[in-house]
Amino acid sequence: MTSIVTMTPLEGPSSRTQVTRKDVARYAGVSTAVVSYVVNDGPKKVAPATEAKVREAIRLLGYRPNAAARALKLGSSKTIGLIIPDNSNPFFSLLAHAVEDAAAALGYALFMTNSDGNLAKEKRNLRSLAARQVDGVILSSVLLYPDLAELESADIPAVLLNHATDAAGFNSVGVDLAGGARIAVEHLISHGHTNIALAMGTNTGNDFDGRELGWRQALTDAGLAEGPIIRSYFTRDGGYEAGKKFLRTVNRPTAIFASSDMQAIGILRALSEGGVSVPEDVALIGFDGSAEAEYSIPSLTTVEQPTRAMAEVAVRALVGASSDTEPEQRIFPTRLLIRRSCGCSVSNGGDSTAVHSLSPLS
Amino acid sequence: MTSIVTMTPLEGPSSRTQVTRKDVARYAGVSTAVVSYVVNDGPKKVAPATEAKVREAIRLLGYRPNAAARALKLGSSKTIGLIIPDNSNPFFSLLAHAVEDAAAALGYALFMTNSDGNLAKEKRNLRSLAARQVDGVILSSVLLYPDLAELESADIPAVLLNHATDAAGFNSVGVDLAGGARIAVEHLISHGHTNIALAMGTNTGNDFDGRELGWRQALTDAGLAEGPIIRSYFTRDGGYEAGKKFLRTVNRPTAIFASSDMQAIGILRALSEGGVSVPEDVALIGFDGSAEAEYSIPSLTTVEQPTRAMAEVAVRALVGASSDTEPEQRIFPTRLLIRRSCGCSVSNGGDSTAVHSLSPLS
DNA sequence: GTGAAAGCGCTAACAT
DNA sequence: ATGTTAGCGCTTTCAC
Repeated sequence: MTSIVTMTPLEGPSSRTQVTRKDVARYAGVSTAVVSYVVNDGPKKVAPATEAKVREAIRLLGYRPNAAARALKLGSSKTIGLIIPDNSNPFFSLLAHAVEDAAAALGYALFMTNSDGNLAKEKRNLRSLAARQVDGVILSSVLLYPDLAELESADIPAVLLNHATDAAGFNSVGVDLAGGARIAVEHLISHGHTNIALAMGTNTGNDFDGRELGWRQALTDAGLAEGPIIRSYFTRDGGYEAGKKFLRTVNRPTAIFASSDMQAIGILRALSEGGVSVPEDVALIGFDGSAEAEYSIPSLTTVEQPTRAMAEVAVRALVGASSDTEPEQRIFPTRLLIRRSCGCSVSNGGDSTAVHSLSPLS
Repeated sequence: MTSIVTMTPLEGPSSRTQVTRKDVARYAGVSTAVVSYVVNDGPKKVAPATEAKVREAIRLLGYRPNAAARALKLGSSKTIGLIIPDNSNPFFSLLAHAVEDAAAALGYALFMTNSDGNLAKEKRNLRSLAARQVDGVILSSVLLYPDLAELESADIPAVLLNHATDAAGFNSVGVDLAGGARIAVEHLISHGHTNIALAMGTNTGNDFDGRELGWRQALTDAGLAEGPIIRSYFTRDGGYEAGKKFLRTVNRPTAIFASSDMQAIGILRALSEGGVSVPEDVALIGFDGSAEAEYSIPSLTTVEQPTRAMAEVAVRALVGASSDTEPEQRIFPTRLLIRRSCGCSVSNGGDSTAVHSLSPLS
């Protein structure tokens, strides 16, 4: 894309002359209360003629309500905070976009913060958001099992995103990691593979991940031995390293299930450099369903997460009408997006997305 | 990545019992002013013993200052807004991350909003941010020549990002589009290409883009005829369409300069499907310097934008110390990241990033 | 249908 | 060094 930055001549944030409710009231010849009634469409009715006068005054004066004052009075800022590890990561940027949409639909603005895989920064972000009087926080912790104590001490409604814990006393919505891994591995098995590796991402907290369980279950259920587990970061670079390690494996598997699409992309490069073709020599399935996976060569078969749906449920659980229901754990199913990297032949070179099956609940 | 969402038992935003400055004051046996002095480290000095008492009270009571009240009093929310077309686009998600970092470093929180290529939504976002008393807005408009009138009527300090206009009376910081295109095309020419196509993205506003100029200039300066221009969206899909059109070109060029990395990724797929190899049959250079371009196969030579530097300058221009300087136009140079797709042989398969040259100012 | 006024939590003069 | 207090702009109860 492009780039240029332009700025208004600065006058300092506070020197902009605020038009207040009072100015409008005076101009329209009414009281400040009436202006409020008009602006908020309540709680009292206003005569049509009066309302017209007020609206005209608002327009003429360029009045805009002061959200800070409103927030102070109401104790709610109509604002929520999002804490993610890294907005440059396609999975999280998509999630952030979906959360922003869902929040905006409910009239909430979204503070975005990155914790960059850094627990201390995550805490700082949480505190900063709490201080800013957000009405709630959606936290995608760098820890698979997030620090609940910290959250509680922040004393703020929160939704944990991207975690595999059933935190006591908390609602939860998430994806069925184990189930997703299962359908991926089962699909690989249906292609005739019997030696299937797992490329597993390592979390900051180094906790156990459901994808590992699902991979193992699928193998066991099919009476197959476990292939090697290669651990590395969830990133492209991590996948690249994992791919190189894979190439050095002694009894080299013929298939790999990778725990993220980015990792799979990295593996693709390592295999390509090693002269190993996908899917002819080695089949590969990723996890996430990111847009990038659709355009790799070969296109990447992947386990899709219902990002938008999850974002919507998370936001609604935080600030929606259903606010007062009891804690609830929502686990979303995944689905397999079949493309080329698994060995299936897709109509054209990989335009994508034949749906395979819903994941069984684990 | 993973996913699960967990939520605190809701009590409604306002029912959280606010601990106020007054509670702290009473508990510590001091006045509210002293609490302020301690919290803000000024403007008055406080005796060490008193300060200790206050800090202890703050800790014990779990006091957190109310940002809304502070914002109301001070007329500044220590908050800025970002308006981008699409946070799912890697270029913008990287930009957003960089802006967030730069803002956080200065103590500002960041509202993120997406306009989704929709001008009406962009305006709505602008108004919503203005109403929220942000101290400034960084706007990456869907229009190449953004609507200055709208911005002015919003009456809020603003920085335009990602635009090619020298808006009168506004500061500007941006990338040298024409210069970037030039170094890309010149590099292609140095590989011996004489018939070089341009894959040009189309903006919402359909305005003229400096990359087209740079491409033309480089060709003209080298005494070469202009190759075909293929217009499509800046996206992967757009690139894919462009690639298919390219394959049907009569006097088919041997090189393509694409106006975005995503477009180049799409072109890569189309060419691959058409049995045309990159760089052997056709050389390709992208624009942006996104991480994704490093992992395509072949890895993508691309014109890098100094995203982080631009974000920092933008934020600082908005809210930094230099706030009161006169309007200024900042144009950043680009540099060429040489990898495989242009025909250069890079040490390993494409680990990346030999720097070529700084762009001359256009 | 409209208005007066209290008060949300905070900052910073202005007292002491 | 510490305390008192006005007031930021808004919502809403309570009067009229």
